[in-house]
Amino acid sequence: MPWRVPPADRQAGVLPDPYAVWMSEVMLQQTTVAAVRDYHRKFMALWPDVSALAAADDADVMAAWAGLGYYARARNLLKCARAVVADHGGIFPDTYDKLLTLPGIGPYTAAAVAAIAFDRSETVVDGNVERVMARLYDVHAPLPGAKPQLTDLAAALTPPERPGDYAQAVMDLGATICTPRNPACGICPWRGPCAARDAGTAAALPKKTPKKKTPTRFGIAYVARRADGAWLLEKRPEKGLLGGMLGWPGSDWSDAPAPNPPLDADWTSLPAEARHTFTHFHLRLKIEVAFVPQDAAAQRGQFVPAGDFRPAALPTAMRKVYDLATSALQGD
DNA sequence: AAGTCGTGGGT
DNA sequence: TACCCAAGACT
Repeated sequence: MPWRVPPADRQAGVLPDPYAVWMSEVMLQQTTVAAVRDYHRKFMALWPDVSALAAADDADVMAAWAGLGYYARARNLLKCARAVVADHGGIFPDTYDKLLTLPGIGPYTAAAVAAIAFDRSETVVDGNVERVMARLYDVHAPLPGAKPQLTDLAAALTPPERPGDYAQAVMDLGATICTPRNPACGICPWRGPCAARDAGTAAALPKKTPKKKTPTRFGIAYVARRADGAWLLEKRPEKGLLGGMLGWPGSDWSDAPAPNPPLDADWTSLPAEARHTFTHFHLRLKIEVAFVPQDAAAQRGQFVPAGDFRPAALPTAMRKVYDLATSALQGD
């Protein structure tokens, strides 16, 4: 990870930029390192420090975050940067308790920033640590109920020396050796004390309460293109699914969506539909397309000139609609 | 305090 | 295909 300071340098007293650490930890929430790497690089280039980010336009930040998911993180990223500038003189607070008060920073991220950026002895508890503790102590109680117990075990094990290295090491252990499937117990530095390895239960831990299957919702998306090439788009409400992101005007998403075109036009249904899976439901979007005259008046949304429109600024579900619509409009 | 909130990769 | 999973936070 390019934002990480190697252990040798850390032992020599070099600590990473708290802003870069905070940025990485927010991006890494429920997100893989592989997916984060390019976004972290892009954000650090666009906004090199917290003051620059605090001064950024909301729309630019949301567009830059497009594709990474969990868009509340981007909204809170901006809120947090502005709070650091307004309430902390542009300097990141260096304690768990103060970090915890900031938007988008919860127990994990507060502990991670305090430990990694400030070498404070705080206990990070992410999915990796939960798994490592469940195995090390052979805990069979299922998550998420077992989280408090696993947190206590992790806290009791946290050493006072090199807190930042330790925090990252436990997570690295979970990410590379104590993996969800096929844990590499044979090369694990903790194979000696590991109770689950001794009991032969490592691969079956941690247990999790079963989740119900994801339902399917349906909807209609309207892609209108004006004579000058402009696209009719709409900024979604700040709260809720894809909050604050750009999208196509559409129907509700439900079992039986009600048609809701943003303007009167000669709509044509596309044969293909956009399919996308969110965390808790599948979505199947029918697509209606129309060419409209230059003086068309939209009841919802606003026309974005072709030169200003970047499909990469759309969340993935909306980009899938765009891809299908353009291939149809251009006849390939 | 259970539900909500994305996406891409692995199996 | 259909699930699982990822350095969680917010309501």
